Amino acid sequence: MCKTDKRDDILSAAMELMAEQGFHGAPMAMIADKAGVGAGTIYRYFENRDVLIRDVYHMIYDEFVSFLLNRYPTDRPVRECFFHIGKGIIDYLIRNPLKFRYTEQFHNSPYGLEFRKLKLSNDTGEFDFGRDLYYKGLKHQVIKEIPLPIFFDLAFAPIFWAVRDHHTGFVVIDDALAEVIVSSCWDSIRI
Amino acid sequence: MCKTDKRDDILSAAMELMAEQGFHGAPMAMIADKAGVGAGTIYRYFENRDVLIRDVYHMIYDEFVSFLLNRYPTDRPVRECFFHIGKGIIDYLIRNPLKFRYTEQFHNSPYGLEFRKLKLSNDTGEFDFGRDLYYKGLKHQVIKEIPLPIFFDLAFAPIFWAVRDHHTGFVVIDDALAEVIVSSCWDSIRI
Amino acid sequence: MCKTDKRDDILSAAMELMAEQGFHGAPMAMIADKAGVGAGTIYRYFENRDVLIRDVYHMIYDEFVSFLLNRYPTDRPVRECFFHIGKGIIDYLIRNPLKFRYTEQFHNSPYGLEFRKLKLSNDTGEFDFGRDLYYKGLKHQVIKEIPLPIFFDLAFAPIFWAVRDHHTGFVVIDDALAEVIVSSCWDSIRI
Amino acid sequence: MCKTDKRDDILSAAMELMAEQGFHGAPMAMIADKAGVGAGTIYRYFENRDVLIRDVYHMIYDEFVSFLLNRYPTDRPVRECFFHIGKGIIDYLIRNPLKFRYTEQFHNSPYGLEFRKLKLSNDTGEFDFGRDLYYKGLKHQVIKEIPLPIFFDLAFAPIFWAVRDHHTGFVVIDDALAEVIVSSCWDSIRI
DNA sequence: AATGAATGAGCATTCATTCAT
DNA sequence: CATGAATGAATGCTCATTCAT
Repeated sequence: MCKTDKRDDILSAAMELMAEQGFHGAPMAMIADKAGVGAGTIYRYFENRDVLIRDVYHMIYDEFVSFLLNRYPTDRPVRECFFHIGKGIIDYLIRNPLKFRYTEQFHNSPYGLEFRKLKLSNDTGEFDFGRDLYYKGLKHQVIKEIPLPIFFDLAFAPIFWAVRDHHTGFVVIDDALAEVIVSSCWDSIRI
Repeated sequence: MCKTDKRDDILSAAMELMAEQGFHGAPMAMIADKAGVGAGTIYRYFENRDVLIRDVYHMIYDEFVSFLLNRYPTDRPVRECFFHIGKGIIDYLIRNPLKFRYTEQFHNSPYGLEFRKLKLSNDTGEFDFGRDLYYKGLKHQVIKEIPLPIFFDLAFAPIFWAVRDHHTGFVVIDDALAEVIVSSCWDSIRI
Repeated sequence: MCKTDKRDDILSAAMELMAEQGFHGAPMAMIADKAGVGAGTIYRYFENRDVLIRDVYHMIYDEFVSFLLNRYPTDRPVRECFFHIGKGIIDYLIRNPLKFRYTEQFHNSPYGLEFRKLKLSNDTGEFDFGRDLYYKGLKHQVIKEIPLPIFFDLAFAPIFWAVRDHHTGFVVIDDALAEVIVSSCWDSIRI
Repeated sequence: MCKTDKRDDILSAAMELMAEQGFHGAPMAMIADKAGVGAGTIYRYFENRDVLIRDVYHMIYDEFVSFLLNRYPTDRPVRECFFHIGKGIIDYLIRNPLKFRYTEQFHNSPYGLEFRKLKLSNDTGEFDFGRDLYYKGLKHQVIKEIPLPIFFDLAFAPIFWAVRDHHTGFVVIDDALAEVIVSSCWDSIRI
């Protein structure tokens, strides 16, 4: 009934359609239809298509991060923190295939590049588990001395690719395999 | 001036424009212009836009694989083979930013999904360095017992992400760092 | 705070926005905003956009005519009456650029055509300084024997064009120049 | 058959529709229809709608000026030159009602303002009958000492308004009346 | 074979108007 | 009475594809 309802309907419809059909395959009219609103209504909540696309991403991103930080074992050893995050990523993305597809597309588009640059330049001071793991790991001399972005790539790239393989049907990631994957990533960054 | 010349001109023009501007930013007319041919001519060599996009990918893919297999040390230990491939990937993709951008876009699009599914079902029997490393590694008990796709993800995902970071300007990958990256990937798959 | 207040607010807002941005550049929502009322409220006072546009014109027109007839020297010679009107037009339109712009736009649009046709057919019998000057002038044989509309064109067209040039910045009309212009118009109609 | 044909068809269709319905009442699709071409075709000849509108004006303007300068009696007295122009304007605009309506709309729009400013600043050195009359008239001391724009307004504004009245049906301008009108305009500018 | 002008379906966006509150 | 969120028809423009030359 409230404003937020309709906005959320639009965000969800956009996310699902764009995840399934790609950014190109989801015209505004189709999104409006799926959201059960008039085409013009979208523009009450989002200035234009680009803003909508970015806002869908931020919705997913916020939910994702908040899921990962839930019960984050800040005070435990880095290794344990890393396993929490790694397995959390797999867990979340396997249970949310559309959100996974959406973010993959987003990252690999002009929007994604812009987002990364923004993140790099604007250090907002918010808690960032990537940096947290990196700096703690360095301090306690449990991870290799490599640049932060490379740390990130080694630690998480295989996880995302593995989830993609899961959704494509190449493998089935169960708990055991998830453990192996995260553990292997750990092997690549630990000293 | 033979048929093949024109075909190659079109492939190159399409690759460059799409890498620079994205798939959306490269209309057929612009590609034709850059290739120095008429718009209609493209359709003599490629059934439609989708076919062109896929053929550009195959062109890049074939050249890439052939580069990697050049001087591939088949008879040497798996570790050495892996380093040859890993460092080859970094070397090639850093020297060919447009081809890298093109493939990244391709992989992250409906085309990429389709391509992967095709590869899964059609086992063409051609030599495949991924499978070669995997099966040899298993046979000699130097790599972990994990499914082939996961092996692939652990071995190569960080490398592609690192190259992306290089092109984005987040890090500079020199020979030393390349060595570290490939070595870390090896750490994640070796027993 | 009575009904009329709001109606006037809407008329003023519409006049200003349309004068500044053109008819096209002033959507109903913007007018409502500027008038400090809800978008729907406009439709309580004006059946639709066309009616609003016409009513704004009538508001300006009435005020304009009433200004011109203030101290109109009915009993003095035609020449004096003409100078009163001519200089009044210049005076009023130079001090009210927005109203000038609005009427110019109005006259030069389907609305203007319709308005003129209406005026032609509906002779309302109200006092009309144009007719007054014309018939008195004819009676006293001080103006040429020409059709009324042509009299009107000769007498006033240059004045309106000159005011436009003033607002565009092509000339600056001061009192002396105003005198020259009106005097020249008189030259064109007098015997 | 040649390129120009289609371009001209589009110009004519646009001119007629916009003259009859106003700029707003002539969508690109309607223009394309009337011109007997596809909607997209318009954009091969005109970058966008604004350019089309301006180009239609220039087409009319060039033809109009060329008509007026045909048999222009350069070597004869200013008065004779003025009568040639004045009567030419009436003649041309009465025989071309759509072109008249189009130019009236154009002049009274942002396009028209832009055009006037351009003309004022860019003195292209081309022959301009307005300036010719003005400077010759001043030199021979047959016209009043007034600014050029005011000269223009006095000389031509009534003519355009009269033509408008003719097309609206307020008066019928025959040769005799045309003579009277031009003669009266002359009265307003001559010494 | 090669061309490139022509096509028209498709899309993002705007805005006059309505109507539930 | 007043509101302003919602609507959806309308429009300018793009671009993959065709086809006459």
